[in-house]
Amino acid sequence: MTADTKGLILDTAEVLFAEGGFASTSLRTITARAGVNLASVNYHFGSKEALIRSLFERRITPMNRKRLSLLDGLRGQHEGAAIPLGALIDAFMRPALGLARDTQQGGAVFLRLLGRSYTEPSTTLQEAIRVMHEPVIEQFKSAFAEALPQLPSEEFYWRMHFMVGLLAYMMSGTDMMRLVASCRRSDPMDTDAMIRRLRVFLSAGMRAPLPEIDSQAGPSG
Amino acid sequence: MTADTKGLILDTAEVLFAEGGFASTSLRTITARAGVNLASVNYHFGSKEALIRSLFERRITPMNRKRLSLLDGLRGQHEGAAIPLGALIDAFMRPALGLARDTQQGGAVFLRLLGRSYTEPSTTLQEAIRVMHEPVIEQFKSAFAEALPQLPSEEFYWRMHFMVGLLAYMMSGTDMMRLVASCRRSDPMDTDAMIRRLRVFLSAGMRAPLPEIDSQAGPSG
DNA sequence: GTCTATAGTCAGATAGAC
DNA sequence: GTCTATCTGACTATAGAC
Repeated sequence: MTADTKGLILDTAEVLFAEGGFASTSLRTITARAGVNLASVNYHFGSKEALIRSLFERRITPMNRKRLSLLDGLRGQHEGAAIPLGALIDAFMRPALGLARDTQQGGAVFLRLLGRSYTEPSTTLQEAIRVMHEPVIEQFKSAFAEALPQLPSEEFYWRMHFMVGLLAYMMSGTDMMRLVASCRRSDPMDTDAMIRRLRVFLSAGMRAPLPEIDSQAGPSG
Repeated sequence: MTADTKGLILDTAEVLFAEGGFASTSLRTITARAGVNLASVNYHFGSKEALIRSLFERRITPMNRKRLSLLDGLRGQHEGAAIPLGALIDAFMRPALGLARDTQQGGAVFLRLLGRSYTEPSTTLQEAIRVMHEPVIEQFKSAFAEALPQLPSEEFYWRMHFMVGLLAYMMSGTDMMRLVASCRRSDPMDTDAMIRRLRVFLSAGMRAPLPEIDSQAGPSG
């Protein structure tokens, strides 16, 4: 899958798009770096935009398959009963953030691309990606709702939004760590530790007491 | 500040960049929409990149001034003692997310731009913005550290990162709400409610019990 | 399937008149 | 400060030989 032209283009494009963004990375740069002919992109994919869509599909499909299989596993473990919140968060995040480990096959690079796609201006791409995620989101949404039965639905949706948002941000992997810390990340990428920290953080947030409507200080000062 | 050419360019560029991103929005489009001459961008700003930097400086400077003045106010209120976490989060988020309300003067548009800047590929721009934020981050970092004295420093940095990340995502204002919910946002933009919800969520996350090192399920399952 | 060559478009930047 | 006109270069996409 890496030897043929099509795969070479995909792999190279993934790296270059992650570094420079979609608009500023030209097909010329991609094909030159891949060592293939300029025209081959249009032959194999039809257009630049179609190439980008293929890129996302190639990674998102197996990732979401893994998510659903983890969820099924959890459902089996807890037959009928609600799945614990932490386990759900784990099943949702791990197939995505686990790509960070996959330095070999380009998954780590793709992770940044995926994270960035959430804030990308292109409407058509966003819509395409939304469709790829839709069934997974539906499944997890109801599992999360069962895990948090006491949460009013409006509150629930906001918190789901917060969770997905933070995940997206962590995926984009900006080195904003530097902004907040003088420390550079100690381990090159200790994914397990990060997932554990995220799960703890998010579990607490999702379960936070309801905000009081009238108070400015709330229950959290 | 809106009548002169320079201001007109800034206002127009802000809107167009927020809609289409930096790379895909041309100076031609901007100047045409603004009703000014193409050459005036280079006359007033020197280059496209310099225009973008000016854009960010114009908004970030007063925003960060507000943050610091809120922090000073809190310090005065709690002379010597640690400032409560919720109040700190509020002082940090409000000047940023409050821009969402400023539909009149373009602040709402800028908010999306600022959120997106955290995941933007351009290294030079990211570095410039990082420098603009640096003093504010330093001040808040130590205030947060005082509010969370029991947190080990590595844990502390990660959670600060999570907080900033979620804020950045919410600023970018992607309509991912749709992804997670069938509901469109009920209020056009109830900033106060959102800030309250974010504060509750983040307060709980920042104060979550420490993750256990050996356990997969952690204290949060 | 792969290549060369090129069409057709648009970009950022600048020179120089007013 | 503002304008027109233009330079120079880059881009996506395609036609057509091999």
